[in-house]
Amino acid sequence: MADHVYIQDIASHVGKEVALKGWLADRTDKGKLQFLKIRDGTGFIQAVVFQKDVAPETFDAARKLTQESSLVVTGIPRAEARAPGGFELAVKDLRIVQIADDYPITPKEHGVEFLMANRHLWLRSPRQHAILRIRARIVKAIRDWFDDNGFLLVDTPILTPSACEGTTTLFATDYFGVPAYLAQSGQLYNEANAAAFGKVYCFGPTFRAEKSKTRRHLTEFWMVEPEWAYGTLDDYMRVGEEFVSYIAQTILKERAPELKAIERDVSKLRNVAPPFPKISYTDAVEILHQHGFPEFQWGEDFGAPHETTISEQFDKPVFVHRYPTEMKAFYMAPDPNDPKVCLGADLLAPEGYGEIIGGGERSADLAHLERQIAKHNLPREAYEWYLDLRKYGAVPHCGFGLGVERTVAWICKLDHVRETVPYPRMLERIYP
RNA sequence: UCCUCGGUAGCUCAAUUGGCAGAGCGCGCGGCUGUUAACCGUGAUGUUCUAGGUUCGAGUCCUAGCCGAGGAGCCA
Repeated sequence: MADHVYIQDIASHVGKEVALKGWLADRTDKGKLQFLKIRDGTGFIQAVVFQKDVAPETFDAARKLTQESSLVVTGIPRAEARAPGGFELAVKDLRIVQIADDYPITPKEHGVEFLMANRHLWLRSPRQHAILRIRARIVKAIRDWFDDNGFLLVDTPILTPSACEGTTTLFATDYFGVPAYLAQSGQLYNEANAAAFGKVYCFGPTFRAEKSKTRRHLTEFWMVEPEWAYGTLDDYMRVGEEFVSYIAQTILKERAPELKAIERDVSKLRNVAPPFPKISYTDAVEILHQHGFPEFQWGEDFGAPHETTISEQFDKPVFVHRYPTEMKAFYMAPDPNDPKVCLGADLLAPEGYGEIIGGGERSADLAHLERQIAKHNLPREAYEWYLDLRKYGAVPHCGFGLGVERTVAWICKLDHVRETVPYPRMLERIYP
């Protein structure tokens, strides 16, 4: 029996008989000649079956194959300019593992509703392969960057006793008779971990039960959140621009075939290098006044069209800092020079992708936090441990959160985050 | 939660003023030694989202509901 090889390694086996184990993506019957498009999870390759070169039962077996039938083929790989990918397999033998029923996803067009209902099968398509390979590489780039820059991975809990920020709706579960909630952020625990380890990050799924129905929202999404002691707003923006640039440059370098497969124009990604422009919220409001939103009032939050307009003024991601204190989370540190604004910043991605990072400097002032907790009507007893951090060695510190799905959507230039994760969880969709 | 649009064959869609339910793809059968979403011939395929209503007659009009898409708000 020939050695089993994967399609991604086929170039190093030219001229030697090998076995491929996979599925039939497509078949073209030319009479005495059949083309089989085979996939095995690592790639796609064309196999060619000539009637005169194989046993009659082998040729008949090839004719019986339906789309997505599983099979093992043996043959000899060769360079072939006419084949997609430059290589093809000259088939010598073929074994059917299973004949697939009528496969619902054809090589023609399909609508979103149909594809989402068949997400478990849609994942077999080349475009979904490219996107999810890019996602996996982005996740690795995220881990590599923090691991190589002195941050320690310290996991934060997913089941939590109360809201982190008290602003968004949480998914409730029954925790042995008491309510527990799926975490919407690891941030508060990160602050405790930063006081213990200096520089930390957490990385995992987070959950928001909001009834958001847009191309930028999932109810379950992945977020990486670094936090470090003695960090300031300016430190955060410097780390953020280095980190995001590393992700973009790594994908450009290591996932070029996938970017090409999804027809991503990479010229705009090449610009993503430090330093990023940094403007204040007040500057951003001025931009809005000059570009189609003359009515925008200082103190309002930005909506999607506002973020798009601001980001369109720049050719790389842009930090918007010093938002009005009123509209940000209770733990944000006020700017000592102007307490109306706080030391927080969001990073807006180019090309209309909106906010991919939110973060800033946290307040180290116990009295201020106690007032803020009261003002936001948060249950004080749930935050006692958090307030302890301001009693036992409080230091200035900062951190941020980066949304993985929005980052993947931007890097891939997708029009919806639902394709950036294998099984998206959205309003009114939890199947499959 | 609000606004807008949609639901017809397995899929993507068409169906004139309310008047016989259609096409392409896919699938079956036949043909073809270089196909790239092949091509040529041929055949089968329907609870028109659901429940009521108007009408001689409803895919089409009315009422209610269900499901989906796009956007808003909120956020990463």
